[in-house]
Amino acid sequence: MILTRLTNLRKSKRWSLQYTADRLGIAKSTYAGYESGHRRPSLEAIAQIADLFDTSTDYILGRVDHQAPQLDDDTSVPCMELTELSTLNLSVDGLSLSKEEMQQFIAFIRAKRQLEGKTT
Amino acid sequence: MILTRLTNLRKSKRWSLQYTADRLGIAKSTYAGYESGHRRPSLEAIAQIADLFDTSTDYILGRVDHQAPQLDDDTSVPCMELTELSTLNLSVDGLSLSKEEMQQFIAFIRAKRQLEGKTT
DNA sequence: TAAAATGTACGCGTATTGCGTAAAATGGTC
DNA sequence: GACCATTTTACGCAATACGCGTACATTTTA
Repeated sequence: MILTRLTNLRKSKRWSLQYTADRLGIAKSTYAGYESGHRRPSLEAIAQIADLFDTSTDYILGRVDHQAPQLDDDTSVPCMELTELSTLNLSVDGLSLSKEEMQQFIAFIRAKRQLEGKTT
Repeated sequence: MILTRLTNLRKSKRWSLQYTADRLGIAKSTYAGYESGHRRPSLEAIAQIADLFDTSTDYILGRVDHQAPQLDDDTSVPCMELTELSTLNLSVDGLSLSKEEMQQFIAFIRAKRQLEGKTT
């Protein structure tokens, strides 16, 4: 478990040990023990902590390096609406697509569908 | 912790309790205790188990539903190579793109880039 | 059927947790 | 600088439960 991450998660929300412990339903000294490394949370505790801080147990444990939790969809089969995506990084032949290319593509698809609708 | 997932992960590899425990460096009865629910692994243990089974601690704990681990990139900003994706579900105006449309788009981008390369 | 292996359950010694309590440190106000 | 409230850190103890060995049940292989 990476102690600094635990502390940073809490401090990024400007929460005190007391408040955090209250939210978790444990004693202040208990949660303080987690951050200091004197105590280690149980599996349930670390899951609750991950929930509270909107991150993953893997991040707290140091198994991944980004704070965002897994989203439980769109991982195996990505599913997204291109027109609603503000930032994304799609690439063709290793070269990422620019916003202009994305808009051109969207226009391309719309035009193509309109043609098909008329001819069919 | 979801016990069935632990058992399924092991059985999907056709490993025995003994072999799995050996790989983890713990006693057979200890690992068996995890699967039966009589014992709960430590944080280090569950991280090692996640490594061994190529999954995430969040999956074992039941915090996410897919087995694949996080990849440490492509989470906040989706990043994928269109030509390498066999199955994906991109949509425009709510209508998902067919494979033909994807291929047309890839061809479209390639042609456009070739033109730009010549004119520029 | 016998033998080997796999899976399940129990008891015990010990490590470690979680809590209360209290001391140290930080931060804001005059 | 002095004062006080809040926050953070550290200690000691009772109780939990972890990990292991061991033994028993079950399944598989020859």
